[in-house]
Amino acid sequence: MERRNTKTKEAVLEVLSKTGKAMSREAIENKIQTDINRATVYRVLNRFCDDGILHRVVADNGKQYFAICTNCEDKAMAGNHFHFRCLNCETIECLPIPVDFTPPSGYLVSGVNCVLSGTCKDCAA
Amino acid sequence: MERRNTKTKEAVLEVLSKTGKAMSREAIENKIQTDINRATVYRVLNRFCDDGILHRVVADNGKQYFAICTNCEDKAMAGNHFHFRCLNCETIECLPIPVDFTPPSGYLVSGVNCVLSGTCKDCAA
DNA sequence: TTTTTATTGCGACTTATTTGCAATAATAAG
DNA sequence: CTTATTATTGCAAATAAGTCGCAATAAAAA
Ligand SMILES: [Mn+2]
Ligand SMILES: [Mn+2]
Ligand SMILES: [Zn+2]
Ligand SMILES: [Zn+2]
Repeated sequence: MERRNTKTKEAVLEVLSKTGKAMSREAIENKIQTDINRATVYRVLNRFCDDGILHRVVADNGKQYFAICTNCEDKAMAGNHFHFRCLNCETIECLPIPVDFTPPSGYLVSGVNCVLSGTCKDCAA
Repeated sequence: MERRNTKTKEAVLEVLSKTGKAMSREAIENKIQTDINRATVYRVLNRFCDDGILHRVVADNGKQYFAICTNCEDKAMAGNHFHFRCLNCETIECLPIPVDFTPPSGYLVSGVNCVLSGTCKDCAA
């Protein structure tokens, strides 16, 4: 199932590239001029995640956020990293802090989802 | 607003005490013989969380899980700890592994929600 | 036994995400 | 350039988790 280039995909990727942060479907949609269907945006995001172009974060509000994986190449970001959700400005950022742990013997870890929440630098000032 | 003792509260606490794991509203309800209303169970759980009797974990499936705070007293469990969600048996346990990190300067962390997922010891065997 | 009001049940509601299906359009083929 | 193939989209409906208002119920105190 080869992928095709579409305006929607380009738009979504551009928004996520520019912000550098993790965004919700709604936030992404709002940043795009043209109207794109909700279901379509989700499908595009899910496909990007499948293809390893984006990574998904589930915050403690139960919502999904998507972030581009460019920063993930950084040594500090490699593998899994913490995320920070500002309860004030409602943004989520990828922190350059690796998640470090040693799973109990016998356990097989395939996924990591770590989200800190509080007040971000900007909002704290 | 003083709290009152009710069968529902007792039943919920007993189920959570016995399992020792973190459970979803649904799982808790299924373990209780008598039928209790969904909204009521959520209200009871939320109250327990407010009162510091339970703690809430939001897994990467977006669902909330509740665990009794007895183990939380353990030195290893004090403060925040990792949680593990088995994708096979769909259970969530509190791991005796503290979440360790140093937030970027300027950031104020008020909440921690860390969930590892994969295959648990029992299911891996 | 009566009073006070925390707690419950019920039904409706909200919000996030997914899914079926027919229409549309990107890309390959001729 | 035209046609064929099928990935992608839009729309509406469906799921699913969790919340809320309100009247009825039942702890706990008087
Ligand atoms: Mn990230
Ligand atoms: Mn726990
Ligand atoms: Zn902020
Ligand atoms: Zn398991």
